[in-house]
Amino acid sequence: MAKNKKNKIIATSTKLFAVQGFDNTTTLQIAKESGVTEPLLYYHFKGKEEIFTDIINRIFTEYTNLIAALPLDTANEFEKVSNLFKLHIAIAENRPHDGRLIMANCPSKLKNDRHICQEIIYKQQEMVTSYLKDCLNKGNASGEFDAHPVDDLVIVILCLINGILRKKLLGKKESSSYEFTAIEFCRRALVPSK
Amino acid sequence: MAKNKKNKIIATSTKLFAVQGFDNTTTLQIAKESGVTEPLLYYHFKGKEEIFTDIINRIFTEYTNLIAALPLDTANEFEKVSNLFKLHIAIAENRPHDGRLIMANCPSKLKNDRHICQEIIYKQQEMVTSYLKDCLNKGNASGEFDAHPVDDLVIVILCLINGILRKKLLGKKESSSYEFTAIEFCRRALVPSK
Amino acid sequence: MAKNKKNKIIATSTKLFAVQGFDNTTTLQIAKESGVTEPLLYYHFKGKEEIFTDIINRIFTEYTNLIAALPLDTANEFEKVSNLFKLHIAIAENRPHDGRLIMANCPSKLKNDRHICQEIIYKQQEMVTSYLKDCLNKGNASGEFDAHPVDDLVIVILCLINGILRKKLLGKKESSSYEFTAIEFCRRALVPSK
Amino acid sequence: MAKNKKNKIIATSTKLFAVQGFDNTTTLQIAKESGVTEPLLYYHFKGKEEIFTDIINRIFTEYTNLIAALPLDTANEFEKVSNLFKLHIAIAENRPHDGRLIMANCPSKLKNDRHICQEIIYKQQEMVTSYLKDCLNKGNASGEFDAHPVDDLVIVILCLINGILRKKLLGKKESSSYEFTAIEFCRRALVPSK
DNA sequence: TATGAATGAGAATTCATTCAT
DNA sequence: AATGAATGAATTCTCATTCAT
Repeated sequence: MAKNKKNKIIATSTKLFAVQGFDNTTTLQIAKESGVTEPLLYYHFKGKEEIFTDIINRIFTEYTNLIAALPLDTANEFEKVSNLFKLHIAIAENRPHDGRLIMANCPSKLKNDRHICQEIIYKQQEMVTSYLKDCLNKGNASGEFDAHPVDDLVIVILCLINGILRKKLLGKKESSSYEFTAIEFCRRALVPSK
Repeated sequence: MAKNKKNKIIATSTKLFAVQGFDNTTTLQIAKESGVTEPLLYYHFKGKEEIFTDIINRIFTEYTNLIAALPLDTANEFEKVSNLFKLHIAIAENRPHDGRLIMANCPSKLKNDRHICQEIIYKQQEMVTSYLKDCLNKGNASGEFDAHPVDDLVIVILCLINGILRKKLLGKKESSSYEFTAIEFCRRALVPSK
Repeated sequence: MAKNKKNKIIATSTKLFAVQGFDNTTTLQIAKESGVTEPLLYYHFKGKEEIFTDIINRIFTEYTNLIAALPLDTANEFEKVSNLFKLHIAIAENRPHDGRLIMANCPSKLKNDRHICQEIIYKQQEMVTSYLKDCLNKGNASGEFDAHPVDDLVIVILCLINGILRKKLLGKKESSSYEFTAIEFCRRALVPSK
Repeated sequence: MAKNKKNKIIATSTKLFAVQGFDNTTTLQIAKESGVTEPLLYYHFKGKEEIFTDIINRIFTEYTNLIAALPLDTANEFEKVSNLFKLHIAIAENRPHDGRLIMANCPSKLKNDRHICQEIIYKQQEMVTSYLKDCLNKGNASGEFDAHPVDDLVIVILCLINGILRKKLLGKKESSSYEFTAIEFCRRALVPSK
């Protein structure tokens, strides 16, 4: 019973923060949609901000785990790039609220003071960046890629993934084969044609 | 004198909305930073929302003009694609606040009721999409591109531009040669190597 | 074990009420500093108010006992006055929290309805007043004092004791020989010089 | 009209803080009894605490002025002591709310951080102490008093004034000739009989 | 005895907006 | 064109207290 309600609060808040943003979501709304009273929010969390921080922490932990679980023994390096795209596409489809919160920047209210939120986002970016960099370097070395300059290309590819993710999350639902076109787009840019 | 104050209000609001978001900006803050009193805001505008709508209108009018002014008589079609990238890079550098507001989605408060804000964003997307589609089609026809499927690729390229723009606007200022790497990335994906 | 916890609650509450006041002390604070949970407070007491009333009762019972235990067979009447001073000085030194609660008036919340708190304070004042009045009367009769008008002087002396007690309890700790100067001050005012 | 409402707020708050204490007075109560709405409190003051601080400031300024205005060219030194008593008696009778706030200590909530409230009380005590010390010293020098030790006696007299003031303010209204008995009490303790 | 979970009532404060001038 | 004063409606959060176990 107990865990139930706390989990309900987290689920509701995740949805509301994702859809409406932090500033535009009220504690009363969270409480009502969770089927509890406001003070219970304050029994389980220190305040609205802590609810948010908790959620962000959970999401990024899960996200980090997903990245870490990507297979390293692929047939070729591009498959790793492709997997990174697919991972984000899957997030958009299976956990759109989490996805929106990954996309969104920290609410500006929380931006100061090296807020945990900022730190987490930074670390996660480091992680993905290093994953991709390693992969491009290996591909270059083996002749699979002709990817120069590596550092810039990493940024470009991440920007593309980011753009696709946003499109899926915020745009209207479309037929959506473009995600796979994006992967091909990428392949053609990286892999030299014979 | 009068116009002066109204313009100051608009400039201040643009900055604040861009930096803090709509929800997190108060009318008092706008008034104080504009050097006027709150009731004056209501003399010039119907309310906070109208200030926002006015700004969005102005920004998208300017944006539309910029798109419309792109040269149509380029040496080849890819130059048009390249120009579209450069246009957005220039916005990020010269008018970052406007850029942020172009990027940001409507504050969720304003999302209902077919708010003007939504309409404007929709129209602008149509415009850029059609510009790019036309360009890809022509490139395909002339053999300059090998771009298929066109509709999806248009989306992909716009996602990339979008991603780059966000990076420039929201990320830390970096050495930033990646923007041009993005253009090359795109060229390699579109133009078949001989 | 049980008594232990109840006593801990009482001790903690006494300290907190004395230092912070009734209104500014929360039941959660009492519980935490007592090392128990809030519902236990309600197991042992009917509510916050009853904790307070219990404490006041205990303090005034002890106080009353102290007054009643003052020796009646002194060498002279002034010694009794002096003893009354010393008693209060001792309370301030040995049981400052109790002292503060004796000094403080009932929290205004509890002032209505002929709250027990008011009654107790009233009775205790009667007691001290009558002790002192008796003593002055006897001193006057024997020629030891030249104390007129007795009723007013009783009030004056009690005001002085009260003032001294407050000073000791609320002021910064000072060298504090003034308490004995106060007794001498009183002697000179009461006992005619030959 | 404007000043009117602000003054009403101040007057109401003074009364409520004096009668009920800071903690036990709500902003809603202040607003209602002032005939205004709560937000107006926040238009005129930064918050509940600032209302309190403002009042304390005003009261102590007035109090300080009264002390400073005491005549220095009296027939003898005891008249100065007597005047100090009378001044406080007058405050208790004419401005009981102010008197209560002078008596009361800072609400414990405001006790930290060298709150202005603490500073003010400290300064005012310095002032009265030095007034009285000077007066006792002069009286000793001229042979009018036989007051030793001066520093302690100053404290004792202030404690007596304090005690009398509290009695008048907090006790039930009594016939009250005891205030003048207090002055005589003091004279007999200070002035040696021939 | 003892507690984790829960709540009704209310507290201080903020905000977009309006009114009278 | 401009403002000082004022407010209705919310918002975040706290508190004493109770319930189920």
